[in-house]
Amino acid sequence: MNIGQAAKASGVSAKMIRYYDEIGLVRPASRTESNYREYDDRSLNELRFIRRARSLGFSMPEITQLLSLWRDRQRPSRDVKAIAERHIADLDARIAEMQAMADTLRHLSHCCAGDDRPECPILEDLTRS
Amino acid sequence: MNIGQAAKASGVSAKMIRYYDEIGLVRPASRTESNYREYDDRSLNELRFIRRARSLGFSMPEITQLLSLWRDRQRPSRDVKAIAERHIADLDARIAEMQAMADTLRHLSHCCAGDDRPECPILEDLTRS
DNA sequence: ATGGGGCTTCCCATGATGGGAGGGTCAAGG
DNA sequence: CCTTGACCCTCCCATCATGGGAAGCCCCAT
Repeated sequence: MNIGQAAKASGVSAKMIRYYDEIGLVRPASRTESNYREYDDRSLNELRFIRRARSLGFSMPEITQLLSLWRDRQRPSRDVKAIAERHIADLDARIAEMQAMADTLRHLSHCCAGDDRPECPILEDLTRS
Repeated sequence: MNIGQAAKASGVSAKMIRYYDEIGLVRPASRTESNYREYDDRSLNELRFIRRARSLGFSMPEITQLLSLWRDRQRPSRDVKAIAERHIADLDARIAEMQAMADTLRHLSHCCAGDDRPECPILEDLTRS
């Protein structure tokens, strides 16, 4: 399977597949005589794994760890769960931060007439704090 | 006022002040004979404005717009409110996305024993989807 | 006058991703 | 058999906001 077909089948762009190859996230792809990368079902599963993990917001270092646990049939599920919980905490923190921003803005926006006049509590807030 | 003092007084690092200068976000700072940037109260207010806007999650292009409205005493508050509302919608979308990630992970993590055994619903999910 | 700290510019790195140039390869159809 | 178009390869560049650091100039206090 060529990189283009692997990209289509895995949902990971060819660019990113080469990048994952370069940084050693996936096992280096075998090459044809003419230096084309070739992929099999096992590679595809790795790529899909990565895509799914990315879509859950895991960072590349976290995915590196997850992949190595995934490959290890003896892994304790404890280790996987620890990574997941850490990531959940991270997400929650970022959500809380953005929620606070949105709430503040909603309040300010609510107080702003939003018409032709120049008075604006939003700008006033940005000025003062 | 030197850049270091302006940094301390505004809460924006000297590095970032130079950067805002370079990209034209703030008016170019006047210079002393020996080419040191100098800042007055008006500059400080701009820097504080930017810092506050950043802390509410506004992007640099949005801040550019906000600054120009802020400088224009004739601005219609409608324009400011429009920017704020767009940003709120953006925040809400990102929050929803991260919330979905966190919820999925919470479910998977809840189903994972987290002990010595290798069985792990988290890895299974990453494998299948 | 000298030393330490602050200022200047310039370069580099981040993380994940895409764009594009220049050049080799493969397969299908004339 | 040759051409053509669609692949593939590597290498370089850009993003966005931020920080680190080097080399060199400047200012103030001792």
